[in-house]
Amino acid sequence: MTQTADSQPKRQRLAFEDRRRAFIEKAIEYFAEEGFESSTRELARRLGVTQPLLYRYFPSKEDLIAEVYTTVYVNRWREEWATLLRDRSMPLRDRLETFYRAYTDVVFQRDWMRIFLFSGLKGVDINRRYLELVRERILIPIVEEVNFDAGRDHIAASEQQIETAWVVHGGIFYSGVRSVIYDAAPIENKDFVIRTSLETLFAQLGKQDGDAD
Amino acid sequence: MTQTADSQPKRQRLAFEDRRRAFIEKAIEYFAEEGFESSTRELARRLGVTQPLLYRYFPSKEDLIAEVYTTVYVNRWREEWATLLRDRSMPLRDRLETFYRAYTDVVFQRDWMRIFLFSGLKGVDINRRYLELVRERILIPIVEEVNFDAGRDHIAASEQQIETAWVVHGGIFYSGVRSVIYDAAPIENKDFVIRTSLETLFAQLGKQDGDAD
DNA sequence: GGGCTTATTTATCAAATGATAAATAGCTTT
DNA sequence: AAAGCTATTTATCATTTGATAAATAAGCCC
Repeated sequence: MTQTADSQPKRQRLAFEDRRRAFIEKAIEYFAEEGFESSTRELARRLGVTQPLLYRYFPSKEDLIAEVYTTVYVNRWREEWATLLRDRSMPLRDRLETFYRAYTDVVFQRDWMRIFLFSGLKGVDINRRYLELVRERILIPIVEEVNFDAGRDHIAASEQQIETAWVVHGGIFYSGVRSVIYDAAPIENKDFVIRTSLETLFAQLGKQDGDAD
Repeated sequence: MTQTADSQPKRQRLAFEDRRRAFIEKAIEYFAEEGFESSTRELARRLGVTQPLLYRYFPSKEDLIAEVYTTVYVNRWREEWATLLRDRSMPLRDRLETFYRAYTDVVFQRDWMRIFLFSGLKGVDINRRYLELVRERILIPIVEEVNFDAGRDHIAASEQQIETAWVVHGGIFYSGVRSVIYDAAPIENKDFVIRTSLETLFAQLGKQDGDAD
């Protein structure tokens, strides 16, 4: 028995898809902590494999990073968010509160937030596309539902209303940044933040007209 | 005349302090764009000097980065902001609007914002200290002045009120992130964002008590 | 159990990077 | 105009890094 207690067998062979997934998952964890400039060698070391193995699964480091993006942004996006926001069988206030609880459960995660900030600074346009998704699938629906709820003639969201929704949304988001990135806000404040932010949203949108066009 | 048209004299000697400042200024610009992992060689190239020269002015790259931090965070912080917020000869609403215009003029700069985000992700505690500065010199004064203005018994800011101020502040800040980092919001929205955010602040703080203790 | 497929490792490269030591030259002083 | 100080460059190192090619071995199939 030359095998020491905590060492694995020299080689553990994984099925192609399993190894590939393992690389991506560990890359999310590692890059989220250390940034995308970190080395592929250290990443491999954390998986207990050698660095060249990576290149049997991804043509280049950039390709791995691209996989990280889609795994984090695309896979964690819940399509039901959009439908929930439109579900008029539920009171609007409840809908919005339920949505923001669910949304922040996903987004107020250290790895998600750090990957998001890192990739944004890298200038990849995936962030811009993500913000567009937020606009189209979250903010515009919210504004429209508020307009509908207020019994307005024009349901369509005006740019001003969308901007207002952005500011409220940003306030919630940034409270996540403070607690998750800077450890500078207790995460228990989440519900309080969501509630007061939604009050604000209703109050502000109440003063602003929808788009008459 | 061996000198070509656009080339400088082979060596341009600068006074110690001038060269040092030039390094820091260019480092702010360069690191803001490319991140702190970028090379000292490229930085030197952009200044038209060689890379080892850097090490006559800074013991290490980390020391240069530290200078970048203090130059950006400390030097651009205006001490008069705190006094402006306390200046009761001016109507509170005007004070807050004036302050946020001045503050965002400084902070909604591409280099400031990117340096802030980069350094935050690096985990240096300078960001935490900056957030504390915002809390102590901006948010608490604002909440206290609002309490005073409302004729309240207890002027002192409660934690809940401070959290509310954070959310509003974060909404404004994040609108800067969207326009400056993601080019995803017209910067002209600034005044609108400030005005509606301040309305929100007054409305929300109006509902919340100060600290009775 | 022998053979085949392919996951994994070993060996290696070339380029980039932070940093140091010694040589050079611009500017001031006298 | 010579001397001297020091800002700047040249030369160089040791590491680190992304990537490739060839050798090895784990596990499935017949």
